[in-house]
Amino acid sequence: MLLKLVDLEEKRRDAILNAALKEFATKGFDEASTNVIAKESGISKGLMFHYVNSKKDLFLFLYDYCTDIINNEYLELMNFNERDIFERLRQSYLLQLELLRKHPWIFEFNKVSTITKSEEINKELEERLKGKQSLCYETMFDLIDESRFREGLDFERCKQLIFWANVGFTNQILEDIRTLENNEFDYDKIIARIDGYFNELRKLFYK
Amino acid sequence: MLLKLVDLEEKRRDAILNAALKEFATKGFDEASTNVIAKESGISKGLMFHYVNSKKDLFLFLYDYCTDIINNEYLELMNFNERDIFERLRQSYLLQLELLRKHPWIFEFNKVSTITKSEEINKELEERLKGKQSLCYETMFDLIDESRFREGLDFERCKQLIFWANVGFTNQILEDIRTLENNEFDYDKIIARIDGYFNELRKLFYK
DNA sequence: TATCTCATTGACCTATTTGGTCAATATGTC
DNA sequence: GACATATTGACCAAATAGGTCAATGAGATA
Repeated sequence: MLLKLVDLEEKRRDAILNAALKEFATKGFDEASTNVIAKESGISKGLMFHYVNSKKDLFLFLYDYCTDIINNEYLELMNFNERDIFERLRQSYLLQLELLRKHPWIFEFNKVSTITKSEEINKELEERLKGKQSLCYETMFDLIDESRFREGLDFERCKQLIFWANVGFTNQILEDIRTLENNEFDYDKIIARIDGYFNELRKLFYK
Repeated sequence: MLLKLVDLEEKRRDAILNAALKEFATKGFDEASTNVIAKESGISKGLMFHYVNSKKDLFLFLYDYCTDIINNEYLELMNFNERDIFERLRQSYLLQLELLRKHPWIFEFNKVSTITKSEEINKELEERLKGKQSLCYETMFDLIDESRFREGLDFERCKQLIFWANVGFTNQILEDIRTLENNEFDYDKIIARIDGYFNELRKLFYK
C-alpha cells in the first residue's frame, strides 16, 4: 500500500504524485519512464524507488488514489437533481477546478490509464473496474430540462454541441493552468470566464 | 530525396507513409519507433531502411510531403472570399475529408511535428517553417459576415463556440474513419451529418 | 536447366535506455 | 563522537534503439 509514500511530507509526496500522474497520463504505463518521473519530482531515482517500490505499484497506487479523489471530491458532491444543464455543468466546473489546482493531470490520467502491455496490470485494472462509477457523457446529460430550449431545435444535436463547447473550454482552462508554474492561479477570474460562456450558451439555446 | 520510396508501387508506399505518419503523429519524432513503423507497414525492417535511408530522412520527407499536400490540395483550393462562416467551414470539411481518406493521420502529424530533441531536425524544421502558410483559427475566422448573426450575441465568444463545435465534430469523424479498417467509408453519409450540424448551428447563431 | 538480377529477410551490431538495487555518504540528534 | 535516518549516483541485467548486411527467394533470360 506504499505506506512510505503516504507518510511522506505533503509537498514532496505531491511532487512525486503529480510528476507520475503527468508522465503516465501523457505516455501511458508502458512508455512512461521512471527516470523522467524521478527527475521531474526533483529527487534521485534511488530515493524515489525507496518510496514507491516499483513502477507497477506506483501506477496502481495512483489509480486507486485518483478514483478515490474523483469519487469523494467530485462525483459524490455533484447534484444531478439539478435539471438545468448549464447549472449542472457549472457545478461540475467548480468541483473540477478545485481538484485541478492540486493535481493538474488527474482527469487525463483517469482517461488514459486503461490499456497496458502488462497482463498483470490489465488484470488488476479489470478487477477494479467492476462497480466503478464513472463520469461520462450519458450521466452528465441525462434527465435535463428540455422545456427551456428554444423551439425547433434538434435536442440531441444541441446536447452534442454543448458537450463539445465544454470540452473545448475545459481544454483551454487546462492549458492555462498547466502553463503557469506558480501554483496560484486566479480562481475568480476563471469562474468569471466560465460564467461568461454559460451566459452566452443560454442566449443561444434557451428561449 | 528518398527516390526509392517515391518510385515504389503506390500501395506499399502508402502503407509505409501512413504507418510512419501515425507513429510520428502519436509519439513525436523522438519516441517514435522505426520497428513499429516497419511492422505496421507489413514489411521487414531491412527492406524499410532500404527505402527510407534513416529515421531522420523519413521524417523530413514526410514533413515536406504533408505540407505539399496540405498546400496544394487544401489551402490552395479554399475560397476565403466566402463570408458565410458555415459555408466556409463546410468547404473546409469537404476538402479535408478527401485528404483524410488517403492519409488518416496527415493533420495530426502536421500539428505534432514541431519540436524535437534532435538539434539537427529542429534546425531543418525551422528552416522550412519560414514562409510556410498554415491554417489556423485566425485565418479560418477572419473576415466573416457578422451581420447574419442574431442581435445581442458576443461575437468573439460565438466564434470560439463555433470553433469548438468544429473541433469536436472533426474528432468524431476522425475516430470513425480510423476505426473502420476497410478503406471505403461512406462519404455521402458523413457529408449528410456535416450538413445536419451546420443546419443546427445556423438555427442557433443566425437570425 | 543454369545463370543473372533484384527484392526481401532476419540475425546481428553497438549504443542507449529500461526498471531496479545498494554501498556509500550527508545530515541531523542526542 | 556515536547513532539513525535521508539521500545519492554508480551500477546491474535486460530490453530496445537505429541501422547493416550476408544470405535467400523469386522471376526473367538464355
